[in-house]
Amino acid sequence: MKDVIKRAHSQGRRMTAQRRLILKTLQSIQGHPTAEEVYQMVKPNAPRLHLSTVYRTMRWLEEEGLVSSLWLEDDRRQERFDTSSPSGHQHFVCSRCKRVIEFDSPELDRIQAQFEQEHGVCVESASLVFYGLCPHCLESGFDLNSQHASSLRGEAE
Amino acid sequence: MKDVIKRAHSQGRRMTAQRRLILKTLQSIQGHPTAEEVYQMVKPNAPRLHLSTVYRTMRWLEEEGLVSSLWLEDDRRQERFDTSSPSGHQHFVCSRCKRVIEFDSPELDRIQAQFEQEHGVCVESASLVFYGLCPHCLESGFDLNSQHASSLRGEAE
DNA sequence: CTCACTGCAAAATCTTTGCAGCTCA
DNA sequence: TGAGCTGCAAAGATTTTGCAGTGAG
Repeated sequence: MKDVIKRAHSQGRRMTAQRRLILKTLQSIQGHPTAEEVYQMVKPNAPRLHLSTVYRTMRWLEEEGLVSSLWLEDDRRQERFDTSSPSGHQHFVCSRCKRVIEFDSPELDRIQAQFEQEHGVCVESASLVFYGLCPHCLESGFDLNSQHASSLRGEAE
Repeated sequence: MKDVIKRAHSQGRRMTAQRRLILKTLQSIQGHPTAEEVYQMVKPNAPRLHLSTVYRTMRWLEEEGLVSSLWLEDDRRQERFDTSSPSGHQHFVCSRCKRVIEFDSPELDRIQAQFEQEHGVCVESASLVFYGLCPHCLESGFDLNSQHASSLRGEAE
């Protein structure tokens, strides 16, 4: 936090009450909130806070590399913010309960390297998202579609 | 096309001039157009066509599995439609010229399988997108870190 | 004291929806 | 003929922007 303030100052930025509150809230939670969700969480402590201030703060934190933007196809029109380690991890989204599981995949680097070599491109960043059912929703017998239902019961767990 | 009409009829759907034109246009192109782009392509042949009709038609084709929706972070707020083989291929987007390269990755299945086993989930679909520079933009000396580098040097696109 | 920031409203974008009339089957 | 479709306009949803006033440094 001290660090953030220092860096802000060195850029001619100011640490306001709103920003401090948003930062503190982000640090205290897990998950991938939307701007609206951040707004709702901070609002009780700052009744006059406006959603646009949340957006502006998130954009600032994005520039600082403290959060990153995340677009999950499940709610395609909504931006989410990833507040955990800056980059390099991928996501799984449960189609039923919307829970997000983060994971790392060293093999992804190999896919990327191979693709770069094969196509003569330079890859700057990668986004991998899996969609499916989380263990809990699997257990409660939720069927995404009939095809998979049978294969689930046999194998996993 | 005959097939599409047949299936439409069996669902109580009708093959209108607009839908036929949109279908024909989609079949004649490559790439990942937005609804607006499809609209612009079809409009010369159907002056009264409305954008909402394009959207409705794309939704129908999506249900039919003939096109799929695609969200690339480069223009995060815009839906694109993938008209090639229904699913199973991944995308690379050039950050400069926005060109999209499609590719397949058998290794992705392994990542997926491993993730499923490790976390006890069932993955239904996967979306992998690489962002970077395509061969052409690499050659023209475009530097991601200084967006206007080439234009300042007076280089052609 | 200044200039970055905030709250607010309004705009901008992209997509969906309600409805009256049209048209395919 | 009538249900499904179209064009249009209007609404929705999310994010950004302009501006006047506020407050951090």
